[in-house]
Amino acid sequence: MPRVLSKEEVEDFREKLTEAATRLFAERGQDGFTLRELASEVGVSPMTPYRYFKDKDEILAAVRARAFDRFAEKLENAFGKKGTPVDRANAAAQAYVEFALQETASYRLIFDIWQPNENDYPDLVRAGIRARATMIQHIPGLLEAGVLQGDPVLIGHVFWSALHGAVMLRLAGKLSPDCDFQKIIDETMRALSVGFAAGR
Amino acid sequence: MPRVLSKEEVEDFREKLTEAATRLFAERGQDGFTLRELASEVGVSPMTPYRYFKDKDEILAAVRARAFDRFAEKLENAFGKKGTPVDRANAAAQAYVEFALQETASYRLIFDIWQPNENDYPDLVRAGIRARATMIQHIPGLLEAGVLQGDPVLIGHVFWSALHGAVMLRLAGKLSPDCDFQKIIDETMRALSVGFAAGR
DNA sequence: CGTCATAATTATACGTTGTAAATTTATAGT
DNA sequence: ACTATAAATTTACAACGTATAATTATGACG
Repeated sequence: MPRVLSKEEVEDFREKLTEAATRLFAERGQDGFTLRELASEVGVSPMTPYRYFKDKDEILAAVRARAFDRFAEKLENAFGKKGTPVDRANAAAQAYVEFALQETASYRLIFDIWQPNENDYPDLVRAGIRARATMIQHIPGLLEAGVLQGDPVLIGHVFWSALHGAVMLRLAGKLSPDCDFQKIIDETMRALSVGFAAGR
Repeated sequence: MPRVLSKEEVEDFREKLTEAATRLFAERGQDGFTLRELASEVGVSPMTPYRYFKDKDEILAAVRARAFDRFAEKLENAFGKKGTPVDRANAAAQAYVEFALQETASYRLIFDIWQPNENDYPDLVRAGIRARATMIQHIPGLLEAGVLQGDPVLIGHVFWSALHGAVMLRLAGKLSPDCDFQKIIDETMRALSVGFAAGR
């Protein structure tokens, strides 16, 4: 009987391909990223990836899931540092912005790509839920510390979307040249903190 | 001598093509939008548009400029209504969200597409500057009315990016299912207003 | 008017893409 | 060693953007 790929071999190849795809996608951008170049990059013929992935979309989903996870890790690390709840929340916010600016391609993969059938990719769904939880997790500490008050899920989403909006406009080059990006971030965080402050 | 297209005829055709492209882009999405279908839609051969536009990118730029302008118009209309500065600012914010949700394709064209050489298209640059000014214009009224205090350009960008972030996450389907979108918008506006309130 | 130079348009063709189908290669069980 | 068949590659195709070649149509002039 012929050689049969073990579960492990399949997983290894998927891993290798996803890694190369992540790099290629960052280099070439959404449009310039082709299966043919990806295949040659890992040293196989253009059709070989089809043994391991259904199509290009599924490869993209794997790349996205991986990006989600790296993002969540970075935020969890920042949040895991010692300090007051406020310090830790600030560290998480800073890590968020850093990731977006330094790993722009991955950030876009995470939040700015609309795959028609996202729910068909379980890994992607899982990674997405994890990343969202990560972004909300630092709020309860602020409530318990008596810094903020309100619904933590709602507050988390407000902070998150404000951060996301500033980052996206920055990445799209839409901000006015005479308006400093970091100042927008700082003032957004300050104003929202005042708006949700406890005891008013 | 042969027939020569008048300035007006050229402009008419460009207009017609841009209009059809806007519709097609909304129907088919970024990837599904093809020059060949666009050409057949307006009843010419696939190469005819090249007489009027350099390439696909230039057509896309025209579509974007048009979307910018419609967006700015909608906001200016809302802001032009009678009422207190606060009323007018709220009307503008509401119009913003409405446009994003109802004309999603255009909204994405405006704020979520990264053309490598945007500055090569003067119409696009002009429309972009106009739209940005439109989004900032309602802030000075709030300062003069003694509602807010601070740098109007900075405040404008903070409100704008917060709104943009919530809208983008909503459009990308990234918000938690148990967090109402309108509530996020309302709380964002409320909290930011408190954070920038005059007299504190 | 008929002819002709030439702008406008269309037809053809090429290189590239994702991927379906056909073909080849390599290996485990007899 | 032989063979059934999984894996991999080769070939092939339709669709894309668009360069180039061919065609069509028109307005000035003899």
